[in-house]
Amino acid sequence: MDTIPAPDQNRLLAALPAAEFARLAAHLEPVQLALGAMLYQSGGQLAHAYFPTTAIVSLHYVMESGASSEAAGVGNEGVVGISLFMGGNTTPSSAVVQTAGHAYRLASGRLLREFNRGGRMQYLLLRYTQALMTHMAQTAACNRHHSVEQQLCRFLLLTLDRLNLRELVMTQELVASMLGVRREGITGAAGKLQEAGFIRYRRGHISVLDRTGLETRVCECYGVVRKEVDRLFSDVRYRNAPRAATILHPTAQDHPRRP
Amino acid sequence: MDTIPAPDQNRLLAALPAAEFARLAAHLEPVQLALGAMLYQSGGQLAHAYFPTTAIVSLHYVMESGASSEAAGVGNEGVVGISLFMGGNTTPSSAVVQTAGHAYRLASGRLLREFNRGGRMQYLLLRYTQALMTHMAQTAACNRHHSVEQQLCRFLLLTLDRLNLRELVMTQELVASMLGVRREGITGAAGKLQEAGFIRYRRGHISVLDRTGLETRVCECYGVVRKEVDRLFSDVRYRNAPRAATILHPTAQDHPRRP
DNA sequence: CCGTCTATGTGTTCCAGCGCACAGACGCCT
DNA sequence: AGGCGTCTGTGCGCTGGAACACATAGACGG
Repeated sequence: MDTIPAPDQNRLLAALPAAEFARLAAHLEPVQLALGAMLYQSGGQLAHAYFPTTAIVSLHYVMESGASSEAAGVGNEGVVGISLFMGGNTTPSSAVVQTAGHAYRLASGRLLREFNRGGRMQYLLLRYTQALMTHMAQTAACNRHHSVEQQLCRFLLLTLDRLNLRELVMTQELVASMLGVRREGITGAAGKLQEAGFIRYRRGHISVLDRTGLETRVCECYGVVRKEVDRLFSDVRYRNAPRAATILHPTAQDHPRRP
Repeated sequence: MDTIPAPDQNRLLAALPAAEFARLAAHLEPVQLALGAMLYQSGGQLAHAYFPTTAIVSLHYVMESGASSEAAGVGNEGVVGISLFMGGNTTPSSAVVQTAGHAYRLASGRLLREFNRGGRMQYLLLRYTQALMTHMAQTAACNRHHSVEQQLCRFLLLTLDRLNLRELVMTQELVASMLGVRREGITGAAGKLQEAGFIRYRRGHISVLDRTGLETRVCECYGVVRKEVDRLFSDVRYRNAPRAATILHPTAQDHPRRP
């Protein structure tokens, strides 16, 4: 954990042609994101965009009542701060670090300038935004129609896809706030998954023992989001052969629940 | 209802500078959208974008189970078919006409070309997409945390804002499918609102008698979405003075629930 | 090695919303 | 006018998840 992951660990950055990447490379500033840190506050101004490599950031909506839920997560497949180039450089969501790790940040002006050049970066950012919208919309529907257990599975699988680790570091409390449910609800759902032998829980650490098991319990929403991200990167060529660890996942090739 | 509303009734089109509008005007094709018509099917290709004037279109997500819910609605403040310029010209949502009326459609190629010119149209479309995302995310959170009654109020108010009519034409069944709840749930919530004297229901027609009454019951989500749309248009100049009926609303100036 | 803090496991009560079933009622069509 | 189909109002029982209240047990710092 001491070495800083290369920018290529972020799939968007990795997908840039050499010329475009070269323009930005000098201005990409590695930052370490601590669990729970807030990158943006609702309504705040955006000074930087963040390209996560090993961190995961959650776009969070907080209600007046204090209740909150995640609209979408951003990992190494994306960028935090799309409002920068979408116009009106404030965001109504807040961005909270859900999994500690590394990211590269880029001053808002630089990103905006690159975006306005209209090259590959613009294409990728727009395409990514599109995928993010799908993610949000699917989350909305999932909130409405699916059980806490299903949502927990979705959450775990999506996190796994981005981290490629077997063990996640997060408390039930945190997961609950992401999914917008009570902590006890997570305890219950996690208990069932543990009974089934799919995961093992210990005080802030979740070990996934049986990924395919989770896939049998998850709702379709996972597949939809997954597919959309795959589609995003389906036609890109990477400057360097991407690291297998970051790009390939055992079940990533297609919708995992179709036999 | 026989006359076709002018393109200016769509606020995006109205906000275009004369030169840009002129380029498109000849290609804007007025279409009548019938209640329940499906403009896009999930996964389908997009041949046209639609700029509603008096119609309202709902972006709908349908789950495998058949359950569905609206991610966001599009009225005269927006455009249906953002996937066209966001890349990957298919959409994972389906677009269903929620309120019958008129719209102008534009062949996908034309829109894309105009978008890529990078002028005002590009700015507006991106800005609008941003507002739409906020709408979706807020809907997601609202689904999770607020009661059916509150959501019904939100839905009614948002629809009113776009239509500027006192009477809406829609069955409880339809509303239920939009909000992703049971029809009986709507019956109950609508009953309460009727008791309070805010609305009157009769077989497919909802008359809003007391708009401010609804505003006392609605959750904050309405205000957030509302504000974001206002922000979208806050810095535009209209080619022609916009029709008061379309642009001004009694409570539109700020968050309606702040005293 | 101990104390304390924080995360997790449980249990109980309560309610909103779901599913289902059916009755009335309004509007439309012939 | 009469008949019919669709919309709407209601009444169940059921269940998932919320709110609240504790008991316990890892983890971590001294």
